[in-house]
Amino acid sequence: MNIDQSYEPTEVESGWYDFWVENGLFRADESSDKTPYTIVIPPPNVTGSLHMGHALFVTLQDILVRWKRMDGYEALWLPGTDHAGIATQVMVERQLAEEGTDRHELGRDKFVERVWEWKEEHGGRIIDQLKHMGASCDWERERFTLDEGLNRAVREAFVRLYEEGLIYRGLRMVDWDPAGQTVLSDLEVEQEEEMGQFWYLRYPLADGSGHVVVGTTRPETMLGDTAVAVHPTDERYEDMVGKMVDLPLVGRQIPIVADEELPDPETGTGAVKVTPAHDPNDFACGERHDLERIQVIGFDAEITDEAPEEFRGLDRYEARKLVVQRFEELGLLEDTEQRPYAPGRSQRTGVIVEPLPMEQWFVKGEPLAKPAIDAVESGDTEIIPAVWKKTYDHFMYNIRDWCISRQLWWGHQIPAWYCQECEHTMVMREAPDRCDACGGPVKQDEDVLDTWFSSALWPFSTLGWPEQTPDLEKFYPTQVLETGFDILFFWVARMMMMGLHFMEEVPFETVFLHAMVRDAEGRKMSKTYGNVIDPLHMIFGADSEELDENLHAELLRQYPDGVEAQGADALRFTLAIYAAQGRDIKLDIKRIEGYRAFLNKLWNATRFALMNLEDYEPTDEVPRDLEGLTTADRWILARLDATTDEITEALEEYRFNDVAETLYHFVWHEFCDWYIELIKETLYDDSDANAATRRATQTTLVHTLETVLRLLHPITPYVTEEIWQTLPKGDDTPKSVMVASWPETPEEIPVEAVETMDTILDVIKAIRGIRGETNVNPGVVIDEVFFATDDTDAASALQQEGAYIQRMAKVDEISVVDRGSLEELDAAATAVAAGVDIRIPLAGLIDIAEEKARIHKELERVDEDIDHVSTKLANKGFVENAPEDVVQKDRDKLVAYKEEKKVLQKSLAEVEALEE
RNA sequence: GGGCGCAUAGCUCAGUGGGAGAGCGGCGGCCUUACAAGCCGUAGGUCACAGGUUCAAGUCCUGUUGCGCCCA
Repeated sequence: MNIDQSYEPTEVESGWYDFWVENGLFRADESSDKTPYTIVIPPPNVTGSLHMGHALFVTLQDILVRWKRMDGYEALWLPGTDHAGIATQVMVERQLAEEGTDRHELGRDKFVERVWEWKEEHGGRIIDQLKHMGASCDWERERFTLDEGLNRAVREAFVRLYEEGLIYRGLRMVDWDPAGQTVLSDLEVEQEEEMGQFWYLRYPLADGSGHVVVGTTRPETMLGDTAVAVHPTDERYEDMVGKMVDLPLVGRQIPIVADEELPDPETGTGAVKVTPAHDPNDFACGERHDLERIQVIGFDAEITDEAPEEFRGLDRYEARKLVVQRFEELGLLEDTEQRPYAPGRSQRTGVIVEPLPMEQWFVKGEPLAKPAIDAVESGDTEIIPAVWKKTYDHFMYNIRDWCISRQLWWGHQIPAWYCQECEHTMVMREAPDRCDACGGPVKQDEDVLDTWFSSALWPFSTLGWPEQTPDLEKFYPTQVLETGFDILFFWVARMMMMGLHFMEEVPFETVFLHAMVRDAEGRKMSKTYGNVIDPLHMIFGADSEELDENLHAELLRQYPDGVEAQGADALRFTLAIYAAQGRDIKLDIKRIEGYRAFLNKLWNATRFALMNLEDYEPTDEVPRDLEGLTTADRWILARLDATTDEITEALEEYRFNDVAETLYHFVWHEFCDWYIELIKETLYDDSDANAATRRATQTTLVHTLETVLRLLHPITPYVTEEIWQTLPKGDDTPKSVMVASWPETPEEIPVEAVETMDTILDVIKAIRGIRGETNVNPGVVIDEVFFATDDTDAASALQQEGAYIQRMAKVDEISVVDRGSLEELDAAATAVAAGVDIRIPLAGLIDIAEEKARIHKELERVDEDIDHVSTKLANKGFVENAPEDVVQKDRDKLVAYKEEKKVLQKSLAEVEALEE
């Protein structure tokens, strides 16, 4: 077996996905005896295309699922998409507009048909993209929030909640999106502070005794004012309460009322206009004082016929101008000022919402929130990172009723029918023929449900609910819900409520919330900044023509000629290593390139291994029990076991960054930098005398590499599969690394070889340090190096494993001598490492000036060390209070430092003498 | 207004009360037959600021400043 000279991600990633699918490796078996491990995907919008947020969740969820699958669980990752009401409908409406028509002309049925067509044609895109990321989803179980089964679940849930009194229809102030032509839930309205104009309007008192001044950011709403409110304790207005004012422009007389809540004496004039039909607070005030609601702004955001004629039909902003102009003309505009305000905007269309009183369907919050609060409190569901529990609690304790109806055609139509003859309303699972009260004809509610209503049922509706299916039995509750914190309220909280209500069990045991992916400067990725990084560009590369000058402006600046393919594996590794809990991800393409280099490193380590395994017969023997193991072998095996433990622990705690970091360090800096270099001599010696040793080393090499591939597989599935398939293996091996078992480790990991190698490696590093700093050419072999140490373990390490030092530090001969003989040596370069004094005779080899400078630097450092430790030890409090082992450690250190200083001083004197 | 988070090397970030770490970038040297996407070496820090607790604080507590997010 052999592999190409360098790692080409695009090539490596081309075939394996089909291989996995064709072999049914992603499929979960509902009838297996294995413990289930289930994750439902956060269904991406069917209109969407893959962005970094998706890439992140795919990476993290796939890591968990692939790991658990290897670890012997029946792992199910259930995929699907979300019908995304407004977003999808808008897409098709845009299409219709281009064709010169609109949905009303087309009619509801035809329109919905068109949306389905659109979905069939374009909706698969995001799914294909998830596959490119390597997602090991069970595609046979793929669901869509608007498919038939889910529709059944939605109807069932709606009817039950209605029957239980948890869904009701009522007149409430809702947020109307004039562009989307639908109501929104309060969560879909975003407030951001911006600079706005504030107007002070003068309303004359009807009795002519003066006037009252009210402030407003929305003067046009004065057309619908039905009162002025002041605070009962506000002395300025004491005499005015109960009087009437003449509402300018309109001519209506409206009362001045005393209200506890609405006016704040501290702000503005203390008097406020009350427009019950156009502001939620005013609406409440109106209810308290039984005020009339006059709706002067319609659903099209234009002024209605309720207003004076000259304003009718004007857009709300044109009306605003005209109102202000008229006030000015009448001398009633008291003042204007600039001040920050926070208008509510539709998350979807960006248009400022218009609060309007409307009949809508609502889900009661409080009764459903209570169990959801308790479930997190009791630990039935754990939120990670834990900081989010507070946010969750805050939302749940202050929950408001959820407006679930939407004036759209794309979605689950509300299963409510109204009698056309009597007032009767019927909420039913199946469409009734006629009114069950009077027998009259019925008509279904025109509206559809908020998309999130169907998403709230996702963890059980996708498993077959309301049917008691084997899937539901096996895979509910799910183990982990992994998603972004930005949909904690929208989705996670609602799944908790619905899951507990309908299944009487939490929908997931753990909620893991990942961070937001931002650009390298920490800004949100958006068209505005032109800093969007498309995962697919990272995976497949993109030439400059494929990049959009708006979206990818920043990328083009950095890479004018386009970006090279980095591969899904490198992208996944990058996202994993960035995914430290509680911190946003500031994605830098340089990092992705760096991890592609890492995978190339692994690739080449494999090449090296394969080159030296040509005569190797696979064995089932456990390498750590083999005869003939070298110290390097025993060292890497111990390090491998320790690394495996660290990785498993980190996975259990969702520390994805530590998982990736640990692997990176082990593979590159232990396995490649040291182990492979250490074993070259053994591998290159194919004499009979060396056969057993060589074979043991080959086995260790293969075992270590193969184990690394298993550990790395959940993060980088493609490259690990490609490499794994090339390794020599016995007959009983599984067909894919993705179904190989998760590495296990012995109870106790032997440390002896690790201690020996630590000494050896430290000494090698010290000699290399001297070489590097004193200009000894890397090609030059040093004749002889002397060691002296009081540490018997170190001494025996040097005696037995000195060959490693000779080869790795390029030294011809080494001698371990006693300290006395060391001092008798001629002038030599000196270092102390791992308790070993190291002397390299200068002998025309070493640049004397450089060595002198180096020793000075070393002396400075050791002086600082001595200073630091002796200060500590001189502190009575420390010696008396600190644990004995901590104190003893410092005492030992001080002795070592003093010894080191002595050695260095002597060496310096010699070098200086030599100079003269 | 209420709540939460963050501040550590030039950059991006780890860090468990016991002498500050990594990757990238920088600098010097190497075409050493797995890898120049590489190898060897090396410089670089007032852990935002001010107090406090402790024998000991990047780490725990309080406050300040700056940045970000959520809710109202």
